[in-house]
Amino acid sequence: MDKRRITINDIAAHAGVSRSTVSLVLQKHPRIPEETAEKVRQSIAALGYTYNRNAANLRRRTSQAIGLVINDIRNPFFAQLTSAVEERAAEAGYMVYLVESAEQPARQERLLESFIEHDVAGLIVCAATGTPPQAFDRFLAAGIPICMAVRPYPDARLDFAGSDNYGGAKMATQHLIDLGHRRIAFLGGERENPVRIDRLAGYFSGLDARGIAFDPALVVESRPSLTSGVADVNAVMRLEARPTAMLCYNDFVAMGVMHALRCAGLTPGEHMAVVGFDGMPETEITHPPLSTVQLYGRKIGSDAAELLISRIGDPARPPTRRVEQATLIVRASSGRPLNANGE
Amino acid sequence: MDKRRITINDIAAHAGVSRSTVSLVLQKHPRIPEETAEKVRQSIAALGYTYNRNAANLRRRTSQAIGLVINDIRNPFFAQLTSAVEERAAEAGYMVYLVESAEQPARQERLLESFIEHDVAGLIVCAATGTPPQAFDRFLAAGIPICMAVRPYPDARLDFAGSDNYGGAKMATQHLIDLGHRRIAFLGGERENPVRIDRLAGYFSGLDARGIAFDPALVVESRPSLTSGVADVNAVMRLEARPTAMLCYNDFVAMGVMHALRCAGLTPGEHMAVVGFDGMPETEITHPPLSTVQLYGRKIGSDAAELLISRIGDPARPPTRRVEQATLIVRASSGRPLNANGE
DNA sequence: CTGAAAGCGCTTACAG
DNA sequence: CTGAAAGCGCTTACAG
Repeated sequence: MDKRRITINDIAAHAGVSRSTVSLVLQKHPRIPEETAEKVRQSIAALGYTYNRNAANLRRRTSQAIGLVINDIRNPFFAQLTSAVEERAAEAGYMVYLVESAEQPARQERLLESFIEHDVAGLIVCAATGTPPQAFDRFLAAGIPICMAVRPYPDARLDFAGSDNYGGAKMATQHLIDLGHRRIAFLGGERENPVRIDRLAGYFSGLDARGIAFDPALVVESRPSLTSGVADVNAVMRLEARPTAMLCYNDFVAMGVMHALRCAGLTPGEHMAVVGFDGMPETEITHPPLSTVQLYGRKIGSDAAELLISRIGDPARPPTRRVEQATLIVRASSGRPLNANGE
Repeated sequence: MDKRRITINDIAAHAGVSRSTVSLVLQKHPRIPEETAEKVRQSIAALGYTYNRNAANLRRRTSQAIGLVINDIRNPFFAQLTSAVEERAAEAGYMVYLVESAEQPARQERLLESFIEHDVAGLIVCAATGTPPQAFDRFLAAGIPICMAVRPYPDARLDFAGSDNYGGAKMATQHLIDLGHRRIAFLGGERENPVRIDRLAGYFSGLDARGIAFDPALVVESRPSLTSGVADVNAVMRLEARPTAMLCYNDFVAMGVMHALRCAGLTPGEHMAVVGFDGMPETEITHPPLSTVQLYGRKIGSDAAELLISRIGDPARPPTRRVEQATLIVRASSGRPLNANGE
């Protein structure tokens, strides 16, 4: 088991050339005559040699690994982003270290430290809610490029790739208003989450543009999980003046909300309009199908990977922000209010 | 940007000690007096030094990285597994390289090669369907430990962590039979997928144990996606003798199946019993809630990580198989057949 | 075109 | 207890 690894020295000896020559063959250097190269390649095959990229990286002072920090890989949106990052990175010859912050800044801090130790070429980070300012100063000081993704982060020196959460929420809100709704709740998400802050701002703006007063009782916070929808619905159905529509922080919350409505004997899309956020594939086949603000996780992932790779190649490039439009997908869950036309 | 990295040489110079001493302090070697150690630690803080683990690994001929190969991170089951692997690995001081095979053996092959180049300490692999025998011989020859996960793979030299797919499918089948069903379809999944083969075997065995003849017309293959359920349902509803129950390859298929049934005017759990597989969280809040065979992705992930880490420590340990029991969760989607009691 | 030599940032016997 | 030296597997000027 503990056999010595085959190195270029072994190849050199076997092929009867020097170490340098082997190295140049590996790099497909044009100066090496085909005959020599072929001899070397045969030795490589014969001995079962594999290149040690870490050793090369150490010598070259480069790295072929990038780090990706997300909160929760089980969220399909982040899963899509991860998948796209991995794909683009592989195309460019990078491997990706995946790491979950679980929304804990202290844990994220440790993970960042270990990325430096492992000498990553760059980082894509969806910052945990509560990440302190200057959290990335060490990387900037060390010249390690960072691209922030998904979660807006107030540091103008950093590249960013994300979605137009504000515009998406505003669109969804106006859609509900145009349907005749006047009391529209905003359910779910945690208060300090910058993504929620943007969506909430879009919601406010959507109400405002149509001259509808904002009622704080209609905004409920919670952890954005499938099961939190129940509590969110209850909070808002207890009100004197109930809402007739619910804009949800994300699709998880919306699916939980639809379930809770049914448990209360209400049919989503009929007794209550429901709109989600993210565009998870499942929304297409819920009962009824869920209206949602479609985001593009894969696109954001590949945006982020591109920005990072381009910055690794050109550290002096000015910071870039890439914000993908959102699309409102209207399905059966968002119908007209009952009292508007007796539907 | 291109500043020289701070190294132990810088620390040594700053603290007025030798490189060796710094290295020993970093390793918390007991021989170093507290006074010296403190001086070194202060220099580390003052200069903003970060350990270069790659350099240390090269010298020590070890590695603190493990590779994880999965098919599709967007499948919640694999997302859970990944999350658990990452967590256990971090506890043991390893970083994880995540990579997707997209169910393509050739792509998987390239990824494996690049894991060797990046000098991983070990590998956890959910083998792509169609992975050839001996695909991992190079790793064994190089002494790089591998733990197979989820997908059974016929190589007795390798550790394995997975689920009891056979037992789970048998249990689900018998549950449907006990409810009074006699014509039970098995929908979805691709033919060569070893997980499907096990589940199908459990289905056969469940039928057989109750003396029910197997009808090949009731077994339909497809890519296991949300949308494939529609075609699966159609294939089987065209039959002269329709099924009264559907055991699905996984929850994605089952959710698609429920949607397709509704589109055809049938209510899942009433006109047709439906059972899924995997136990995705969403199954709890579908309408109706979906009966499913609960698997434990996190547990399998941590099993795999444990097996791998233990083998890295003891390469001679005999191969171990860890097979987690499955649990049948009965919900409203699996009711009695209509003709049995007019429900 | 090819080889000898220095060096990436670390560790680890080995002297002193 | 501390330092000088060799070496992990590679790359890259620099001679020849």
